Amino acid sequence: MRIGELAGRTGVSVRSLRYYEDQGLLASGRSGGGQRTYDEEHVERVRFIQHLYAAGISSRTIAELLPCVERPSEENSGTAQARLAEERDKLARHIADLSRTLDSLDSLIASTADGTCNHHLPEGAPAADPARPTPVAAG
Amino acid sequence: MRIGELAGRTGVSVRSLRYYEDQGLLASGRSGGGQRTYDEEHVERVRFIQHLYAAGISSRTIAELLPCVERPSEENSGTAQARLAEERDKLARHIADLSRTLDSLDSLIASTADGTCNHHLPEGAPAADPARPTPVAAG
DNA sequence: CTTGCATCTGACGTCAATGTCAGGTTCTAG
DNA sequence: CTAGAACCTGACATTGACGTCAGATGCAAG
Repeated sequence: MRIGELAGRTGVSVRSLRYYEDQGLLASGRSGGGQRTYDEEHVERVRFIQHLYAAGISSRTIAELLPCVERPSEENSGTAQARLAEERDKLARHIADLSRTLDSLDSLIASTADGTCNHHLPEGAPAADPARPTPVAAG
Repeated sequence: MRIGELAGRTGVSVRSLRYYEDQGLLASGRSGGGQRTYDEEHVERVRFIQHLYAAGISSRTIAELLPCVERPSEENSGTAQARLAEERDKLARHIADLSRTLDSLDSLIASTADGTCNHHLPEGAPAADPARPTPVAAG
C-alpha cells in the first residue's frame, strides 16, 4: 500500500509517517517512481509507535528501543534489551505516579462536591483503580 | 517566602513559576518593592500543578480545573466540577492505555529475550500491574 | 496525451512549556 | 552607604511533533 492508505488505516497523518521515517522509526520500500510502499506489518508498527508516543517516549528513544527497523540486530540487541527494560520500568513508575494523581483528583472531586472549595490540595494517597468511573457526571 | 525559595522547594524553575502565574494557575502576594511572596500552601499547589502537567493536562485546562485560585467560586463551581470529572475520566482512560502499552513492552521484552528479534509487535493484552519490576536488568 | 489526484522534497509556521538574556530594581550583609 | 545576590519585566530562543504550503513528479482513467 502507499502512504495515504497507511495514514487512513492508522489514523496518523501522512506528514507524521514521513516524520517517523526521518527519525528512523519506520522503514519503507520505494516503488519505481520513488513513492513509499508499505505492507500489513507497518500498520501494526505505526500503531505501536503511537502507543509509545502516548507513553511519553520521545522519537529518539523509540528509535533506540526499536532497532529492529533494518539492523542486523545481533550485537546491539543487548543494549536495546537494557534500554527496553529501562523504559519499561520508567513507564511503570509513570503509571504509578498518574494513579496517585488520579487519586488526588478523586479527593479534589470529593472535597469540592459538598460546596467546600478548600485550597488545601489532597495529600498523598495510595494507588487507585483506573477502571472505576466517577460517580458525578460520569460517561 | 520569595520565588527563589519556592523554586528550590518544589524543584520548579523560577521561570516556570512566573509562567504559572501568567497562566492563572498560581497567585502570589507582592512585597513593598513588588517582589512575589508565597507561603506553605503554595508549595503544595505547585507540586499538584506539576502532577497535573505530568498527567498531560495543559495549563489552560489546569486553570479551568483549579478555579479556586482567587475566584468567588460560587457560580462557576458547577462547571469546574464537570470539567474535573471529565478530566478525571480522561486520565483514567489514559492510564488504562498506558497499562496496555506496558504489557506490550513486556511482551516485546519477553519475545526479544530469547534472541528472536521478531518485528511482529505484540497484540492487545489485558491490563498489567504497574508495580511489578522487570526481571531483566531491573532496578 | 490530458486530466486530476496522490505523492515527492524542502522549507517555514505553530504551540506549549521553558531557557536565556538584557537592563533595571530590591533586598541583605557588612 | 555599598557590593552583590535575588528579583523584576519584557523579549527572543529552543525543542518536539507535527501542520501547511509550494513546486515538481508519479500514476490511474478516459
